[in-house]
Amino acid sequence: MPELPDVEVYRRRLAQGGLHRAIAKVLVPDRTVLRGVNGAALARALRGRALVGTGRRGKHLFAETSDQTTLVMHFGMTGVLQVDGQPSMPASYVRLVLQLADGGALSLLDPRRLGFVTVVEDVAAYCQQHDLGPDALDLRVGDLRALLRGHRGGLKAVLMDQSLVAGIGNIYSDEILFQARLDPRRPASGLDDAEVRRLHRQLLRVLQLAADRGADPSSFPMGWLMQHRNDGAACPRGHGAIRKVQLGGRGAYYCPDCQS
DNA sequence: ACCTATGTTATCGC
DNA sequence: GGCGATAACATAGG
Repeated sequence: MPELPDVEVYRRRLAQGGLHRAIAKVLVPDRTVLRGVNGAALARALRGRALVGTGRRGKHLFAETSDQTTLVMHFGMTGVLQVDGQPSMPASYVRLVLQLADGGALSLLDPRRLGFVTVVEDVAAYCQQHDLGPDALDLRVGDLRALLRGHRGGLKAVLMDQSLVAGIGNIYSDEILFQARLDPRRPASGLDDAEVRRLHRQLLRVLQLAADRGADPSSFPMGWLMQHRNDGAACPRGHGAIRKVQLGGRGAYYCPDCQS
């Protein structure tokens, strides 16, 4: 479920329970998880060290090692970071395991294998090379106003463009636009100032609240679109029916009555 | 068999 | 170059 709130949950999980524990062994059952690093280099960077700090930019999770290098993780569409415990998925979905000297483990599980890991020396350079925009939770209203002004594309496409704002994907872009009562196809540059402020407030509120509730949709407030993403479902505001349209190859859900 | 699915990247056409 | 649409990657489930 990895959009910004999910990855933030993983970051907190790692920060709370995964740091300052020596890495005894690095297992890579499936090499396709490696991106721009081979298994030997990954093991060399991690074995005998510990993770000592965490960071996140959009959907990328960073774990700094005790040797100044940084483990980069991306979770694709189905990746999960697990700290200790029994694997929550079949063993065939395990893509990376850091076995810890104390007997625990950090694992990346990912059925669809669209996630990846790598190791970098310079996180800022990595973000620049991969054209990652500012993290969505760091966006100030002026930043949002400026980036909207420069783009005639639809609001949903702009929110999901990781080079403009990092962290928002298909599900949360729908939720943010639903909460802000804005049509996903509205040209970004066409918003008036009140609409920009509304979008900014809801963008932060949705992502922050989702992360604080463990990115678990069943814990989200009633009135959120999240559990009503079905064509024809009743709008949680009671105004009409949710419609599904195709935007950029993805299903976009919105309420034509509430969102304009 | 067909369609859909939380992500990213490349390519085509306007 | 911007922008939308499409396919590809890989896998599971309806």
